[in-house]
Amino acid sequence: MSSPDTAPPARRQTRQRTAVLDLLDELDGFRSAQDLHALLRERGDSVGLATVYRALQALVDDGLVDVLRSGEGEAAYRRCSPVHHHHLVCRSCGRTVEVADPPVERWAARIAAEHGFADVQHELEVFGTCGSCAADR
Amino acid sequence: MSSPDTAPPARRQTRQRTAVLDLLDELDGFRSAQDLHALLRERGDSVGLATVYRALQALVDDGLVDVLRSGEGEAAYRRCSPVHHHHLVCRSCGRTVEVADPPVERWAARIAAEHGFADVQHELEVFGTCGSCAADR
DNA sequence: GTCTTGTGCGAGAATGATTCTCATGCACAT
DNA sequence: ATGTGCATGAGAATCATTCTCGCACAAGAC
Ligand SMILES: [Zn+2]
Ligand SMILES: [Zn+2]
Ligand SMILES: [Zn+2]
Ligand SMILES: [Zn+2]
Repeated sequence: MSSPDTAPPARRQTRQRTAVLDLLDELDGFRSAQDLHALLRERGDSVGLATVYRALQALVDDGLVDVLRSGEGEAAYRRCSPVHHHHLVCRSCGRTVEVADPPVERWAARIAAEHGFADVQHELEVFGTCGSCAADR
Repeated sequence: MSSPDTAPPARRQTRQRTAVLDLLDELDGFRSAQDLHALLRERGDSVGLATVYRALQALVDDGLVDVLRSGEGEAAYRRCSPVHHHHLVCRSCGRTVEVADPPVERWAARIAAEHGFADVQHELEVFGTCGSCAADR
């Protein structure tokens, strides 16, 4: 009722979009758009850089991919589960673990409510050095 | 001996750096480097854009200012308390509240430890619509 | 106060990631 | 098979941020 026409964008299935998603499925950790573009080329799939950006944006909008904007340079993308969760990222090797626990969710909702904020969202990333990387030194 | 002398960079006190920090002290919420530059000019303090960036970076390194890299465009800076904390930002008016509670800190440390991660850090921002903005509609 | 020394400044060029342009291609419904 | 638009791609355009480099000046030594 409220939104009578949530016009389903009706995403088209093209060779390029499939290639991007397939590549993300095979990879671990976060990769930049430019990395993904280079990988696709090496692999033989010829895809334009702009198309990679467009495909990634569409995937992010659809909740199939997560984007991480750390530091300065480039944004990093990763295939993720569609449910809300956060990441534990290794600073050294880039390995990523998905974590999802209610405590933080409740905390965010409560702290926001206490300050009169509504329509709350949050971004949380945890960085560290994973076990194997720590052992390497 | 590894780090024999963390040579204190010996930051110089110049008119420009003072102006940037003073301006940040007067402002609420996060402002982009370019905004700050424009404000300084209007105000009469003539400061180069590159200098504003350098000053902000120095302040961030010294822990006097926090940087927020949301969405895409530009990074946002804000004068912050030197102790670890997080932000509750209004998506509409930009008002910002600093929040600091141990639960999240403990959660982050615990979840990282459970997965064998060491040397842990985290980034957390909460976004929402503040009370007055919600009332405006 | 004066001198010495190197850091900080400024204007514009350079960088580099992301987005836009627009002619052409192709997915999908009919 | 055909038609209608969204999707694509090569390169140009955008735009925040960083670099370059000669000159100014803050800070410490004398
Ligand atoms: Zn690792
Ligand atoms: Zn969450
Ligand atoms: Zn508000
Ligand atoms: Zn924290």
